[in-house]
Amino acid sequence: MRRIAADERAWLAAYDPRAFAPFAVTVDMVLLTVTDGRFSVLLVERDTHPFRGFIALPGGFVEPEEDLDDAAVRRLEQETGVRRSAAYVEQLGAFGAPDRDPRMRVVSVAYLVFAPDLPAPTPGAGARSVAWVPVDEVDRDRLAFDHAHVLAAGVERARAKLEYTPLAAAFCDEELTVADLRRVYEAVWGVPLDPRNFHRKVTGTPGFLEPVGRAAPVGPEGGRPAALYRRGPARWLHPAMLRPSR
Amino acid sequence: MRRIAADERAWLAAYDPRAFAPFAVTVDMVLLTVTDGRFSVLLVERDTHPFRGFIALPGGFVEPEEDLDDAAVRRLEQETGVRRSAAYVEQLGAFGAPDRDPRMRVVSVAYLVFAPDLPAPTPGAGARSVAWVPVDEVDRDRLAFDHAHVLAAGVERARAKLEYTPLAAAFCDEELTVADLRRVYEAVWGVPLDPRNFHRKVTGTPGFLEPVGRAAPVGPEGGRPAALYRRGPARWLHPAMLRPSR
DNA sequence: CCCTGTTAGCGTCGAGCGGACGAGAAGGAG
DNA sequence: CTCCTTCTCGTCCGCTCGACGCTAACAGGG
Repeated sequence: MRRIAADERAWLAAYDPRAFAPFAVTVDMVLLTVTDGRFSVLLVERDTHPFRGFIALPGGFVEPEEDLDDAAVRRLEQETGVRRSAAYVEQLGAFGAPDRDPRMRVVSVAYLVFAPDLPAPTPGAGARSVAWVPVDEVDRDRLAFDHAHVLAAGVERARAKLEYTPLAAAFCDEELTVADLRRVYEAVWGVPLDPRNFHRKVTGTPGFLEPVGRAAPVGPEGGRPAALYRRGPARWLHPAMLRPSR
Repeated sequence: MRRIAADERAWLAAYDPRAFAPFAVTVDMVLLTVTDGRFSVLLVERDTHPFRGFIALPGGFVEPEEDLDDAAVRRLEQETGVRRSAAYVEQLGAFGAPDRDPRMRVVSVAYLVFAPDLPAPTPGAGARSVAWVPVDEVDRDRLAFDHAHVLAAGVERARAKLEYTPLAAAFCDEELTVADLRRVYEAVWGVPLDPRNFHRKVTGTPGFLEPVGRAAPVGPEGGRPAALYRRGPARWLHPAMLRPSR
């Protein structure tokens, strides 16, 4: 930390914090997963005002001495039981239209979370119910605040991230097969992919997947057992995965 | 706007806004340009506490009834004279570590701006001087607040944006040549590019550039006059420009 | 045991893109 | 005109990707 000179210390002691306009700051989570082959988002039904009866992204107020990222991870663990180590978390952006909350001026910092397939958690305080909802079935008119806008930004960012990062694996368990990964891409992008070309591409991209050396149990439909992999060290894909048909 | 039911209206009337922790909200601008072949950022030298004598990104407080984007554009026009229509503006993200400002709890929403080559503006209120500084010559230890962190995020985002969007043209004048655009890529990425392959790539990507039909005046070093183009309608590049050597 | 149905994984072919680079076009200076 | 510059087009080659054939490795049924 920098050293603060005596004249600045005196200036700070005399500073009146009432000079600034007070804002409330919240975090909202766009928590995404792939469950049952559907690209889905976690939504809660609000049981308190404002927007009682509407559906919303999970979130809440930031504590006075809490870092933004810490507030997001705390909400994530409290409301959904997802541990930080089991998911990928990044900031999506700040949303602060003056009329976004009828109570007062609020700036919401939205976070994007990729989680593996999990059971829907139990509702927390202020929520009537919690559920995974496929993103293309969300009723935008029933979303509280500006959450339709936040959700759209999160979904778009997620689709783009799969192209140039290995984050699709964040939607899978620690040990995964190439087919698991392919089903993530198909669900998020909404397009079918050729299993043979996908296999060649993924196994040929350095740092994407690392073989475990064992095979996955055979699925309910039979077929040859698939090799198991875990996430590799790469943070960016070179070359990128390409969305078809454009 | 949604209709607010009577019970919610009553609840709102009884709501005490002192229940939330007050934050100050600021905007900070990572204003980038390419001047004299150098990838540079606009920095001010602070003349007021806190961090008096340090260098900082231009920015300031958000007004109580002001949208975040509007606050950023207002600061841009006030402090630098850059008009919104002449530049590209996007939100970079929120930065809100509890100790980032010694006065009080502040969340800063950073904005990334790409501007064409402009003369350095005159210093505004609270600034001793304003200057374009090449990004690889910035003295990180002299940067105020967490601006070293914000600047690094902006520079990294800008380098990535040039790959998959046509935003390099936002660093050029309205009418530009292929060589102008190439010099932007070379300055931002810090690598030399083959002029012939670059020309083929850029003119072959639909929607990137549209020919004006005229030629630019010959530069100081002579050579064949270059055709003039203006920005095309594309928002994404397909296929993307690729950074070499990786 | 063999046959069938399933998924996993490898190989092959051709179109297209990108890096390396040659060569002409179009200007200015001497 | 010669020589320099930069701009622009064209060629060659290797690599990648889409399309798709084929084999490998399981389960289950007769």
